[in-house]
Amino acid sequence: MKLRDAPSACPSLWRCLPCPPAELRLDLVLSSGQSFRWWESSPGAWTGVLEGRVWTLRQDGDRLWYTVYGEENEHGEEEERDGCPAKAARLDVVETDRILRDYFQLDVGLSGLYRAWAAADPLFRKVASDFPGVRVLRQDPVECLFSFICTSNNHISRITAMIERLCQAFGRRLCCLDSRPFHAFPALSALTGADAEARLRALGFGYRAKFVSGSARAIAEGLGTEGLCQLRTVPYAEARRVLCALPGVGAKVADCVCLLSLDKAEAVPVDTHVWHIARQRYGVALGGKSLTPRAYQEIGDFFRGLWGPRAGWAQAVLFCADLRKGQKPACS
DNA sequence: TGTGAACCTTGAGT
DNA sequence: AACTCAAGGTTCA
Repeated sequence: MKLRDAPSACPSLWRCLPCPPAELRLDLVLSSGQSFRWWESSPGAWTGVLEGRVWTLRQDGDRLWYTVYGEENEHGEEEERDGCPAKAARLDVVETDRILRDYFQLDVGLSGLYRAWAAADPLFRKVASDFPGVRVLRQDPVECLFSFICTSNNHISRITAMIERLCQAFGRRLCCLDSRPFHAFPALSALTGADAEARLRALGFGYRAKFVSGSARAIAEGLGTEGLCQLRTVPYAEARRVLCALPGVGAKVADCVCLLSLDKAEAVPVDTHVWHIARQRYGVALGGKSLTPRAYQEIGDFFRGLWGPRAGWAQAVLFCADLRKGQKPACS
């Protein structure tokens, strides 16, 4: 199959949702380390896997366009006519609209939140004007958990490559676009095998191989995939406690999973960047020189006090800005 | 409670 | 061409 860049070539294969840039900036959100599975397949077009399907997304003014690729036959063939697939899988547009609205949490009004954070925090106001439309994704808990276990003491470029290899090795193959294969994120059961750790080590996961297979086992033998998803309905503190009991999951990874997949908008992941920002720019006074559990808690509490119940969302804006400091976004 | 070291690998910086 | 060092941390003394 061929990648699709833009609606103009085959308009019938695309749909759009109303969505102004102040509510969502696709480029900022999909490349700021919340999810590691999106790729800018051509300028302005983002291709990735969501809910077991391959999508290409594109923003054009106040519209968010999307197209979904069907699964290929066993030969990977697809008939074409005038450059368009002859029989593209009929989209269930109600379902795909819903998936996208849910993933981007489009029912949450972001511009109002920006106004409130800016009113409470001059530093936020200064940064946010250059980084509008940064919102928190609502990701699948399994994908989010295992992705962020891989982030510890690691670089984003390597994390992305590791997760790609994880999906290739353990995930279901979905389709091939311009001869590039796409795979679903593996199910929990795919990571519980006796040889999982060794395979992950061979894929360059290092010491995280044990954490990934260990957490997969622990969940499979404990709360299960359903139980993990049920953490969406329990209080933040409880979800955090459950997650921290898993191997390779400390306070920071637990907060990432809480914020990015379990609906805990108040969770503020404190990584080295946020710790630095808290001390240097907000002057948060802390006793020790290292990020102790107590300091971690205090920084989170400080930002929750400053930004309110969606502090994690505001943190995502600052984190995105910090990640891109030096390069101003082209405001198209 | 708090501190320090080890942990896999990679890529950017001397 | 080596070599050091940090990278969205966690675990164990």
